[in-house]
Amino acid sequence: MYDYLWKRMEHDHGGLGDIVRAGGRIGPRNMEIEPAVERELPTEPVAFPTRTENPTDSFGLPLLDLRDYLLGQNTGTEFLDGAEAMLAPSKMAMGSSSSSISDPGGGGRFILAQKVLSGKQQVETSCSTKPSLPSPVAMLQLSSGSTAGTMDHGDDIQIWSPRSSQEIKRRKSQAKKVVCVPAPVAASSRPSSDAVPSDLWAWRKYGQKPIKGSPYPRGYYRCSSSKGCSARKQVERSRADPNILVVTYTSEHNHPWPTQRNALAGTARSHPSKNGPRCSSDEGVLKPPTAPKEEPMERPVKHEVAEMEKAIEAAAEDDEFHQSHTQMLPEEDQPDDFFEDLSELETDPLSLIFSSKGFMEESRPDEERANKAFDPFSTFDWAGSS
DNA sequence: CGTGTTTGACCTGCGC
DNA sequence: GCGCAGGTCAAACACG
Repeated sequence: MYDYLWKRMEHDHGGLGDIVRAGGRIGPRNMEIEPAVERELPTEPVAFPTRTENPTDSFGLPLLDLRDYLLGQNTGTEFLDGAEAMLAPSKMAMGSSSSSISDPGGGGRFILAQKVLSGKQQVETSCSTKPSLPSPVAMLQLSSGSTAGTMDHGDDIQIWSPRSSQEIKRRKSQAKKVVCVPAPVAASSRPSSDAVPSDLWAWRKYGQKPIKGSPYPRGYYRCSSSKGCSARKQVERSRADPNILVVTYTSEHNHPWPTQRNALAGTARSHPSKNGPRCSSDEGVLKPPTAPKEEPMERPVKHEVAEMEKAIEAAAEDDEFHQSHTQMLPEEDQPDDFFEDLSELETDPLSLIFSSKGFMEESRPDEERANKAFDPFSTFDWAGSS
């Protein structure tokens, strides 16, 4: 398994930062999509290649296939390349009225909807899952090309190609990947704090703007793993569900997996609110102005990985999970230099894969416990417990 | 010292 | 041309 993961990471390392983890509840079962979805309905559905038809088109998202590999079931990840994904018209009303997306009929499928506002290509995604769905990820990409994809979702989602070459051109200039993840649950030690889910890259916040029509500001981040990297992401809370963060990735990382030690420097802030008198505003990145200040996101470090492993092991009541994860992280195969390897990697991508446990536990009645124990965000303690 | 966040100012694209 | 909104810059400051 490790070899498999590693090969995938080596193969796709340029895009590993695009792995988006999510833990705990993604959203309500039936998500109310905001009204005023204004766009022209496509005329012709485009045949959507299955994963097997286009197995390499994962855009650096090894977890997509990995999850299938682990769970042996259809992935809950929507990954689209060069086209829009939306629920089929029969399942999602388009137009000015609000649409309610419901369980498409079982099978543990992941439900995703997006709306594309006309003109500026603003994309808003919403997502929800069935409670039994183990998938931690919802992803949508808008990028170049007319049709492509690695989605396999039968009738629930169809893809339409851009209507004109102009549209294609416009989209090429603005490749984006829109990901929605559940808002991290703040660590119990800081009940008032909030956190932005981190991925495997180091991000530096360079701006924040209030968004018209949304009570939540949008945070702007750029990759700080490597100088000159043009990768950026925007993080904002979904208007439809404040518990969901909408992360929009733009540009690609032009460097491999971050390995520099200094990538962690300055990240372990325990009390960012102590930032001098300039911090007069309590407006956090993803909170409305009245909300408490947000804690900075933080990348997992050694001891956090260890804590996560403990949490996973302690709560591995699910035999399936236990088998799969003990297979992936056998105790006897973790010598002391295991974390030395981790330090070289800065962040072990595997640890993030394990974090999906939170979703695998999601269907359990003791949801809160599952969230606390396995929620990657709380487990990692993104807000910085160190 | 090198990293991070915060935040006001500035830039840019778009609609009117 | 003007105004608006979104995106970016950069100075100030905090943290380890």
